[in-house]
Amino acid sequence: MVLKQRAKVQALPGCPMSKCMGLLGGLWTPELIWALNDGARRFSELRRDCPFISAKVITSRLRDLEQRGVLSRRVMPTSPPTVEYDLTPLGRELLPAIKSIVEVGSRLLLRDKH
Amino acid sequence: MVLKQRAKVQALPGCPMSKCMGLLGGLWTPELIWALNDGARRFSELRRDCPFISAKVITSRLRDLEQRGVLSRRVMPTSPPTVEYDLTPLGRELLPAIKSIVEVGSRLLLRDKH
DNA sequence: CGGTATCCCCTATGATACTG
DNA sequence: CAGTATCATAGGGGATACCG
Repeated sequence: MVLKQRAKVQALPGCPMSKCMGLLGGLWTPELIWALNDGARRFSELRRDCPFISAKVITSRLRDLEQRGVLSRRVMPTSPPTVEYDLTPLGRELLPAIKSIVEVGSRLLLRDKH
Repeated sequence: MVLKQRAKVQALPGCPMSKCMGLLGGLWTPELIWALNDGARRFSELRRDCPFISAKVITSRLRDLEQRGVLSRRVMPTSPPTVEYDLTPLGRELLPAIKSIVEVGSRLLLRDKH
């Protein structure tokens, strides 16, 4: 029998949706990116903006997004330490899609009420 | 690139993004909805359109989306059986957001090449 | 044709506690 | 302030076989 080498979920190369969803992967990722809509934020600010996301997950997503080139991380040599996260141009390209998601969500919520 | 598994979205009632992402939940869900963009499709057509999604997952997502009111399932009394899936008005509301995702993805792919 | 049934892995997320 | 470490878990997803 063949050892099951579990195939990882691969994005189809050249598939637009995979390309974008790869960046938005993770349950809270869009929320985090959205929180950077108005400019750079510090870690504690993000925690306050997204109190429903645990610190661990925030860190994890931020690291991931940093590596994918979606956002940048700047450590300032202060005491206590200050760290700022900001969207890169690539990250900013994702905003229209996220905005669309928020807008649709809003309309759906309105519909629910009526 | 490895796509992330998406965790289940249920938290935060009343939050637009959760509302929308709840419907788009599931790694392959947007692809499926997108496949219904041009009208009703049969199960086997969806399988052909999305050969990278296993039958199990297609079924699972379709059932889920049906229950959430995103799409409808129509069984025709033929032999062999014929089943048609189609977007509901609610499902059609999601298309702009998905379109946005596709568009961003396309632009990102173009960028990669240059 | 349009699915189920099984089995099993994997990863994202949570909760809690701790640190330079 | 800005994280790590550790332990635990649900459920998504893959592969394969089988069914009315």
